[in-house]
Amino acid sequence: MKRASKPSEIDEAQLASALRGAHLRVTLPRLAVLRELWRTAGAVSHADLTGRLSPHGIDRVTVWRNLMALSEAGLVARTDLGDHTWRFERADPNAHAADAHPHFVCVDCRKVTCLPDDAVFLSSAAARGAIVLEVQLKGRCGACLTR
Amino acid sequence: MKRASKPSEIDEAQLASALRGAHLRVTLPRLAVLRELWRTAGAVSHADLTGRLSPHGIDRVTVWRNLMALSEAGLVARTDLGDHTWRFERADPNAHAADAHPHFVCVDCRKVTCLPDDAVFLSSAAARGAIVLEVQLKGRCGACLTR
DNA sequence: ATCATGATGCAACCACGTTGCAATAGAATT
DNA sequence: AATTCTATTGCAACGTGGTTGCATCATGAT
Repeated sequence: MKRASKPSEIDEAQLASALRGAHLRVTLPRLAVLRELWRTAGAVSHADLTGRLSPHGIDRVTVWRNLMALSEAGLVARTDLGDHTWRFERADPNAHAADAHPHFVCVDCRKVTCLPDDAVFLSSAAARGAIVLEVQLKGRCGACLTR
Repeated sequence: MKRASKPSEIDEAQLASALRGAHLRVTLPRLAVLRELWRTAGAVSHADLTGRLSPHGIDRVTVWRNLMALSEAGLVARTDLGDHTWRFERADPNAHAADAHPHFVCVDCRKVTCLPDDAVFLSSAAARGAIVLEVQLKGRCGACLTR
């Protein structure tokens, strides 16, 4: 029976199997990107990640393509807040697909919170022959208001 | 004495006085930008506006600077939807809170349409101690669905 | 009519994102 | 272990949205 001794090893194994589970090859740059997102708290921009990984010889295009691959695979979440750059972060495992329920994005702390379905009502006028895939509210959250 | 005969001239006068009221010089490019925003229904991107005005010899930088000047002056509203480009539109004079009407963004054609305020209702649960600045719906518009 | 200053056009630049392609390296197969 | 197929990488080059510096022009005040 195999036992992991150092926490970092568990990490690596988990990351690799997560990749394999998504039918993605386990490569050094891809692991690096995933690892970096895994140990980072908030959402990270492409430029930020490139800054951290290019010293290790990883190209910015590679970083970008991996970010896309990982987000398409559902391993990382790609969010667009108000600053015109994509931010990436570890996808919440118990995350529902970007389904019906609305999201609230705080423009200050960039936190994304999920709202219950009944938080937003769409009148029939909202979707004139269109289908609504996502509802997003932007604003300032309670925590940031009292800070 | 000069009298305005055609409705378009009346328009021009209104636009010009709006500019003067904002302590902005009335110039040909600035009037053109304002006029274009005034007669356009939805929110327009800088690229879009440039496409319309550069045939008239107006530079894209000038368009941009005027968009900034006008939005700083409060004459036009600058909104950021999910597509990493600023959209500008006529600022509603009788605007409730910072021009908060909802937008619909088609994920296929990227077109942005403005929705009436009553298209979306936020239940009190939506904003638990938060303030909502912007509401945006993403989806597939009717035109793209039937295509 | 003059003139100070705001506005314009042009060129050049930056950041973010994207694409094409030859070289490389996973991993499946023998 | 060697072979083979193909996903992935690195590089270079490009595209778009946005920005800046600067010489020139024209609005609006005098």
